[in-house]
Amino acid sequence: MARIAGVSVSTVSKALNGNGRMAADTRERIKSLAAEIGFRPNALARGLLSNRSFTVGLLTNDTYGRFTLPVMAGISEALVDHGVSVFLCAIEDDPELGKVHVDAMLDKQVDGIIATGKRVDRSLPVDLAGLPVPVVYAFTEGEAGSVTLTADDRHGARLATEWLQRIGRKRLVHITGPREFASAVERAEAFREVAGSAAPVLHGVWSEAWGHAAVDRLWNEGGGKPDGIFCGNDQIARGVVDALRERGAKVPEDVSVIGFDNWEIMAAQTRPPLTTVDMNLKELGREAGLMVLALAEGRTVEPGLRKLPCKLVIRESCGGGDRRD
Amino acid sequence: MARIAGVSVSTVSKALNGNGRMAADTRERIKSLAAEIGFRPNALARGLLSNRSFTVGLLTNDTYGRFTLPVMAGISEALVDHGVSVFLCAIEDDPELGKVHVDAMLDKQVDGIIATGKRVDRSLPVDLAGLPVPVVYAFTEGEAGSVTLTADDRHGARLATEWLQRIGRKRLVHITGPREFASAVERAEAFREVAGSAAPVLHGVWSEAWGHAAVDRLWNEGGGKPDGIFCGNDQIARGVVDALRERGAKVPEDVSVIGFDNWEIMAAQTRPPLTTVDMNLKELGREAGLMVLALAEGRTVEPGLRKLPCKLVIRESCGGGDRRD
DNA sequence: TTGAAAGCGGTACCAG
DNA sequence: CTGGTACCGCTTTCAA
Repeated sequence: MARIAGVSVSTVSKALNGNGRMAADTRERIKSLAAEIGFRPNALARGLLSNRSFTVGLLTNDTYGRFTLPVMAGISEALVDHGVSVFLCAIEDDPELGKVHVDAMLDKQVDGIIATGKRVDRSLPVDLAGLPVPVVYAFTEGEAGSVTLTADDRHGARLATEWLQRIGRKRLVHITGPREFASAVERAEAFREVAGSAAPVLHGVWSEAWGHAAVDRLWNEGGGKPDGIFCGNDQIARGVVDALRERGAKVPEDVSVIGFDNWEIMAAQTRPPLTTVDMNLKELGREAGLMVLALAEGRTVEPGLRKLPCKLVIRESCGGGDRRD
Repeated sequence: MARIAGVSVSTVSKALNGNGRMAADTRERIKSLAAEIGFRPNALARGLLSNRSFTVGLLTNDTYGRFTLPVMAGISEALVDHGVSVFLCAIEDDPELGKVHVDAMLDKQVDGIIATGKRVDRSLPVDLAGLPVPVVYAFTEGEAGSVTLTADDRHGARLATEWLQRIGRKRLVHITGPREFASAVERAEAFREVAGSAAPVLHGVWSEAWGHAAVDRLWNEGGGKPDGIFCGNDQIARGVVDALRERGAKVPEDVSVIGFDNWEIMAAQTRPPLTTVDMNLKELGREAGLMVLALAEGRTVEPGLRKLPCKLVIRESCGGGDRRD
């Protein structure tokens, strides 16, 4: 304790926290002394008093996923500036485990909880309603009246489709994931709003293989071939590009392809590199972090689902790269 | 507080913690009462006394990576059983940020720190030596005399190469990443120990494009074509498989290909799905978690670099799948 | 302007 | 076997 080094006892507290009034030089002396001996107040003790632990819990059921990771990074980044640390809790899809983790977080007096997942239309296998701390949902479904953040799928789809039109593509199709995914449905709807209600939408699974198969189907069934393909994710896009190349169709000369996710390692390594929609996940995480923080500090946050805009990342699979917006 | 509900004050503590001797029925009564009203002791207060926060910090500079995530999951999984929570700290490659996070963790009285990265031969941009808490390194370099865990690259490479031989491949080559990576070098050495010192090793970058280019080089330069290719990671393997197909060489009939990492989403989606080396990262994380825990509890752990064995995951890119070991 | 004292929510020791 | 009391490290109120 700095008391030994200094001359006083609790004055140190006031000095370091800039509280009560006191001689400026005393304060300075104590401050520099503290810095010198590297004094750091015990956050536990402090938390005991203030009932704030400067800690939030992060619950995720997405262990290997490309969604949660950027979201987590954003959260961590946003909160570290406020002296808040993040508890990482990987709960897989195990309700038991979820409960254990939530209890542990509660014991540790977290100021709030952020729940993240891999689908907006599924909730975590653990009930977070009625907890004594605020909860924010990011990329997973929360109970009615909760604060939820997600990417604006419609916006992303519109961005992609409009871009295809802008660079002169006329015959557009959309190849995407299962109808069971709300995001697949929303993207498809937005696609049709822009491309016309007759524009074909092919639902399948979220895989490269499906992208490949969809192209086969399109090319085999006769009829006008598309010159612009908007894919539901980067993996499908990759399958599409590969299939196109195998059939001798040139990308982007003959056909433009757009992906979704901007999953760097996939999008950038495809030949040619994919133009794709980026969901700003890190930003989403940052917002989520700031929101729990606000809630924890008693500020109020408007409940409901907030959709954050996407952005288009231009690479080479569309051509038209010179015509940036 | 349960005191109001019960009849006593500090007896509750003993009852709940199973400490000092007391009437069994009193204990039971208090316990059931506590369960009933959902009493949970405040971990902060408890930590203040015991000097243990039941918390460890996890430092990582790998935000999007496929290595850290499974490692993290393993850590979290191993520690939750011991009531220990994990602070997630994404520090990118920013020393400032690293210091901020480490200070925050120290303030919060973490019982220990786990550092993870993406390369065994690079250390995090923050100095963890001489900290007042134990540190364990996983998949990143620690200072001399530290406790470090990593995958056994040689073992993995041996596994792959021996498998190629076992299924009858004679002319083996190894296509891998840059010489600057210790793991690339170790794998290459192990490959040559098994395949013979004359077996060709091609160093490049860790990308699909390089895998592709390497095959072009091999097939263009004349001379005997390999019938077994061991790749330094799954991305290279994927490039190799694609290039092979474009040249009309059949995988696995004509050429067997093995990858490294078992990065599911890549390995399983390649056509054909990749046989590949799995580094048991989750297990590695689990071990790391258990080790800091041991250290935190005062048990001693033998310092030095511990290499965990790999395992071969058989899919279809090699053939010989019937001949499991 | 500074210091003494009371607690925050627990645990541990020791006298009843 | 149980309850009182001191104390963990810090903040805050209040008196000196």
